[in-house]
Amino acid sequence: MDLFGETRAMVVEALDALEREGHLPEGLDLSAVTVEPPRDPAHGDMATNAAMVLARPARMKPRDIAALVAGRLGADPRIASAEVAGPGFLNLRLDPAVWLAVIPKILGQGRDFGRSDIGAGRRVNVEFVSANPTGPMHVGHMRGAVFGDALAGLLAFAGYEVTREYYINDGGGQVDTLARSVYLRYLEALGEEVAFPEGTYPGDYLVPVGQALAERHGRALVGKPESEWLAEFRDFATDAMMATIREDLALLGVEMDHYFSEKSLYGTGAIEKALAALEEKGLLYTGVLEPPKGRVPEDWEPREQTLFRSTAFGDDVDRPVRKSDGTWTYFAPDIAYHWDKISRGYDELIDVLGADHGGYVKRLKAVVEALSDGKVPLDVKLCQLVKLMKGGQEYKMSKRAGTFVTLGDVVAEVGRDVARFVMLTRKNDAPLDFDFDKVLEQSKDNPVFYVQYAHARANSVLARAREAGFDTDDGQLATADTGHLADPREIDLVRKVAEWPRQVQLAAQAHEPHRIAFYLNELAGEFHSLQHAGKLDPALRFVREDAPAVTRSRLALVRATQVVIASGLAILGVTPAEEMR
RNA sequence: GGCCCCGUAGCUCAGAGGAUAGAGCAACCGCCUCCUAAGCGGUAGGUCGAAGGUUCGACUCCUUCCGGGGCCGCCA
Repeated sequence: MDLFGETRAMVVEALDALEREGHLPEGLDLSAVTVEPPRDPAHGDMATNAAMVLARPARMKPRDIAALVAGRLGADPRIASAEVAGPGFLNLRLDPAVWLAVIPKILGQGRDFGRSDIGAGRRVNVEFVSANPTGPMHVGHMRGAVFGDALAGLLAFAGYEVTREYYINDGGGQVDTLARSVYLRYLEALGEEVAFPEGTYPGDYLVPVGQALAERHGRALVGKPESEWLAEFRDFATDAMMATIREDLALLGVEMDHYFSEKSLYGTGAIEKALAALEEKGLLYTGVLEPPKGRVPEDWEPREQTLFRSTAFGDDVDRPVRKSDGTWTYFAPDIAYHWDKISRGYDELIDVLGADHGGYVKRLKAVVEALSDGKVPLDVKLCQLVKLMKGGQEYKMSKRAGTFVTLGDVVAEVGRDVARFVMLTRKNDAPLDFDFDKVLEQSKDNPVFYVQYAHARANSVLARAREAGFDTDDGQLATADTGHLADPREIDLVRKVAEWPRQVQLAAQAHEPHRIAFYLNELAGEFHSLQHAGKLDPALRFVREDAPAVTRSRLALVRATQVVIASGLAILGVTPAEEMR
């Protein structure tokens, strides 16, 4: 448990005691009691809202309750002071030794410091990327890939058992289109004149695929009907595309635990079984939908289809699962896929999708709620668009025209670590500007650099200390007397590193890995600030050969900071910089 | 027309119902004989889009409206 959790436990203990002794009515609901850092540090280390939350149910004045709790907590040696403030806040100051104890703890636990058990081993499936296997990945996919991977890493660190999963959309019409596009490349490889009609994929990346098929078949398939080549070309091309996608993911350092093929749902009874489960719950029916509101498609006419009663779960209209010609809609395999995930025993599901899938969220949630009887929560995280900028200009992309910036291009240009970190400097539901010039800039304006610099600078300090004859081994530093850390700026940094476990919890609970990136930026700021204080006042320098005991305690703090930065970067999938060049 | 996301300092954005709303950039003023100035400190900058509501308390939750973006199909 982290310090905030421990302190909350102390508050709850005090409240329980007050109940037992009759100062407070019994049976109060304490779930709303929080212990948090106050916004204004002048108010103390931590503040609890206990008195205000309990005032009404206890029918007492908030400040009176606060005073009672203060009286109890004040007696605890871990609490330096407990003051009633404002409308009924209870401001707490911890004994400095309590804060300082976090340093040897970090040095002892290393990167495991901050690991949480809030996940309690619950199994969570994070599905992300799931780019159509019709071409290489572009920057839009990259955001989803990084976000999903970082979220998975975060949840694993918070005690969940995480599966990273990719859903291969290899069952629908778009892979037929892919096959036809590849057929054109096949003809082209044999010297035929070809044109790419509307609706085919003209990208160059299919050229080698066509060539490979030309080598395999020669002219045998020229002029032959689709029935003779479509299935083979489709499989060959999707395999080729998936191979490039896996390479792209590897470039980013993303490793999937499981690839799930949409195609595997067809002809195996999987879709039928999932729909039967819905049928059993009375959630399927045959009916006719209202025409869409607003702009009605030209060719719209009422037709009878099989519909899922998603309106029973808050969706706006019921959704078709089977077309009027009897074939499945895209939604049908999606139902089966989520049914499969539920059947595999996951306690929670997360889908990471592009913002253009916003209209799909309600029906997905509806179907998971229906199939799991409300037992498996599904969180859908939508990643907004990435706007690429270079030289003050925006890169325009068009998949249709085959003009897009691939993930590979971006990683080649800025590197994996920069690409990943930058993708996490915005929350997922806010649009992101990716400016090639800015992300490579070595300045405070660039959070990637700023955080990496702090890590590298810590390295530099430790190296210098070794030159001066200090032992910087973690085990040695853990024995340092942290009581020498007394300057307010040093204590600020101690407090910041001590916040790490709490940040992990908050980020994991919110499914928001960007919070880690922001925290690291703040932590780096505290560190740079303290480092600079040593420039103005030599007495504050980390390494002071005239004061070995002080130096050892400071080195312990420096190393603890470095460990937390490395730990945070590891969650985000970013390699800490050992030195800046 | 309906649904989703967004609206916070000049700009880019943080802000799990808490106290006097924060950071970076830009502006202005300072700080290198000194562990990386690739940095640090300070000043200035705000009716948190608007109006209601919920409550001890609202940037945060609810309703309506305004503005920006996205989505809408028997597509995937």
